[in-house]
Amino acid sequence: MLTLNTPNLSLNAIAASGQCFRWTPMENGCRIVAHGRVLHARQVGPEKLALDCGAAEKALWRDYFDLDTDYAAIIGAIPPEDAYLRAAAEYGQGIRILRQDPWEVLITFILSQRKSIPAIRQAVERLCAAAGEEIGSEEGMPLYAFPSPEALARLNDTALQRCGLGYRAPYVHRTACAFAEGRLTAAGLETLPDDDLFSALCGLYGVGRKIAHCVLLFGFHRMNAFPVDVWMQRVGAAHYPGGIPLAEYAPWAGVMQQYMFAYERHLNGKG
DNA sequence: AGGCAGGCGCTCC
DNA sequence: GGAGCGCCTGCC
Repeated sequence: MLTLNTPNLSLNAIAASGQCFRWTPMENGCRIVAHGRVLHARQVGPEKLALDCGAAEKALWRDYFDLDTDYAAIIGAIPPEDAYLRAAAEYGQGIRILRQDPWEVLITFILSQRKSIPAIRQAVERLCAAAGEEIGSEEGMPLYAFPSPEALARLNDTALQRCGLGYRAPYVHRTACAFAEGRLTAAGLETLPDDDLFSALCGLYGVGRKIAHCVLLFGFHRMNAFPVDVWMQRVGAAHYPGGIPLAEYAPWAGVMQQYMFAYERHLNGKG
């Protein structure tokens, strides 16, 4: 058992944030599958998290939860006159931008397009069961790691269709092959500055602006990336007649997006 | 029961 | 460079 000091962290807020799809709220905390491991986390105080792992994994999970970033300071940087964003941040202050595996984020967001969050979860779990390594079990049900590029590239179209990918199957397949054959690597992409990384991602079959921005933010922790989806379009139309002032949010626009996304969905009855 | 969802590729202009 | 359209599937 390991205890971490965790300011501005809400398990439920992150689980509902739409940046990760393998967090499962349990009666007492959350089950998290990430980085090839299964972790159970529960809040044991306003700013404390208990994890069912040993001290050897402390650095790994501190990094995953992004605990070296000061989110209170980010919230403090919100323009004072921006009333909507201040309210959104008040609501969403427990959200952090996780440091997830870029490969997993890329594939997950490719298959997410035009799917609701429950549908995305289901497809990801099926993909993991079809090609991921078994890494544990819970109540007799096996749990699987996210598949490697090689394992995913081996799935044929029929197998991908059984995971519910539909027309996204070739998108996932082509990117998996690019990684499996070494034409593309997370380490290589990581070296690129934001603009070049965005362009490189947009060059992938099935990746457009929205998905590319999600991968920048959630996969490569580029905190200024601002994914514009239908929710952000609604926010802009309702609260920012001159457009959402992204320049004022630099270099944390992505964090602001997460606050707005959570708040707007909340106001519309989706959490 | 049927519209809609956390878009993208393609094909026109 | 922008508008229109088809697309798989599960959810509400």
